[in-house]
Amino acid sequence: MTSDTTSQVRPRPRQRRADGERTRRAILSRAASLATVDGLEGLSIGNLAAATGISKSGLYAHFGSKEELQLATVEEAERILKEEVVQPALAAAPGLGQLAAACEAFFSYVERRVFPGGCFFAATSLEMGARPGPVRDRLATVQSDFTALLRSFAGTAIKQHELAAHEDPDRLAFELHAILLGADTKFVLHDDPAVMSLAREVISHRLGLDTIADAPT
Amino acid sequence: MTSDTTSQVRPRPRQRRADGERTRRAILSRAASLATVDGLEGLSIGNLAAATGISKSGLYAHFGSKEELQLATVEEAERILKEEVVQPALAAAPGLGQLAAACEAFFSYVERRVFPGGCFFAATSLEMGARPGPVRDRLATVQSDFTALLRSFAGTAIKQHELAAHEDPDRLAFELHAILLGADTKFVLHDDPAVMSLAREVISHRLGLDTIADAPT
DNA sequence: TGACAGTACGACCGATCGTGCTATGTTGTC
DNA sequence: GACAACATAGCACGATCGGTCGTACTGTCA
Repeated sequence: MTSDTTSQVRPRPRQRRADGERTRRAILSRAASLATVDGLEGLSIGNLAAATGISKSGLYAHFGSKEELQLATVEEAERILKEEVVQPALAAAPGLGQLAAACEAFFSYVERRVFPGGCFFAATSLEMGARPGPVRDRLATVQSDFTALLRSFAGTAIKQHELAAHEDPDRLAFELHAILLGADTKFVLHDDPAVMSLAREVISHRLGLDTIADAPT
Repeated sequence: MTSDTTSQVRPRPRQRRADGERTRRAILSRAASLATVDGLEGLSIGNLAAATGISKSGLYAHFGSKEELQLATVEEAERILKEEVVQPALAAAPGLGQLAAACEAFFSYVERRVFPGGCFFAATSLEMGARPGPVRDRLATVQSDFTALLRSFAGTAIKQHELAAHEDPDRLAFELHAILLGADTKFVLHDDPAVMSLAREVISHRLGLDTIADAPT
């Protein structure tokens, strides 16, 4: 409230150098992985510095506070989620194909341990759920966006008669999202790969992808 | 490895006094609530001491280490879950009635904010998922037991022809559990009560409880 | 009524937490 | 080649972490 007299704001007076950008990326990559194990709150500056081989004060040159670091970490995780799950889904056939592709991409992303603690957002969302602030808001937005994406896929699928007309895109999106979450939870908690095939069955069945095999008529 | 020579172990040489039992319960009650906000790892001895008005060393008279405190907290949360969800479910009509009652009891337990951060086990399971140890094992067991309960309800419901014969109890239990988890996640992350009615719809539909209204014939 | 185990306290420990300040490279630009 | 901006390290701070003392009070039971 004190500045902004010129109104010609400079929201990014910060200009990164090439080497700085590289280390920043390296830090965030580590941070995102660590956060799925220790949590966003448990992610400590000292740990992260040791894990990256950078001094604590070196870290602080990139992120002015822990909250900024958390926010940047969430954004990095968001980038990875889009790359791993959203893009493969968008590349599939519009409608039902996209729904199936999104689920399959998510399962693969969990199975391949892109993050050691399973899905980043599953792991951190519940942790921050009761901790109001910009970090929680960002996590909530990511989750909303993902659900909205599923909903839009579902809407298209219904419009294309790939799904029954009485289906509710809202409800279906919620169901699918819940299945993905449930699979991730069981997978990381029990270290059980079998849960993934169960989850895939559920998705297949729910989307009617198995009717060809089941009902030859 | 050093002891256990007598093999006649005494796992509980500890004998509690009446007043000690009371404070112990008070501590664990607070601890379980705090853990759904700060996480089991973020639950600090100092915080808990301040929240209960007991000195840190006073706490240590009850729990020899942080891990012991975490384990006791999980057990307290388990007791509450059984009281709030399992018992109402068991009291319902065997089979489909129990399935529906379990889900409804869970929704109510989340909505009433029995724990400030939603379901205790949803909040802590993902946090400890990547942290091997007795605490994680206990959480995994609780979750397995709950799923097994749902599975047994489903099995009974099928046997009683309340559910189609082609239903797989395993799959249905997984689905329902996922829906409960998804509802809790969305509820705490968005502070949105509407998600509960959506989740109830999904459950009703999945269990075929709405067919009476939908299909009058 | 003692004696003893359980309960609770305040002080304190080394370690680590998040966060500043300062100094010294390092890089890109004119 | 100078110079400003960025990058990183070193160091230190107050606070808090989990944990351990020694000590005093108090139910419980022989």
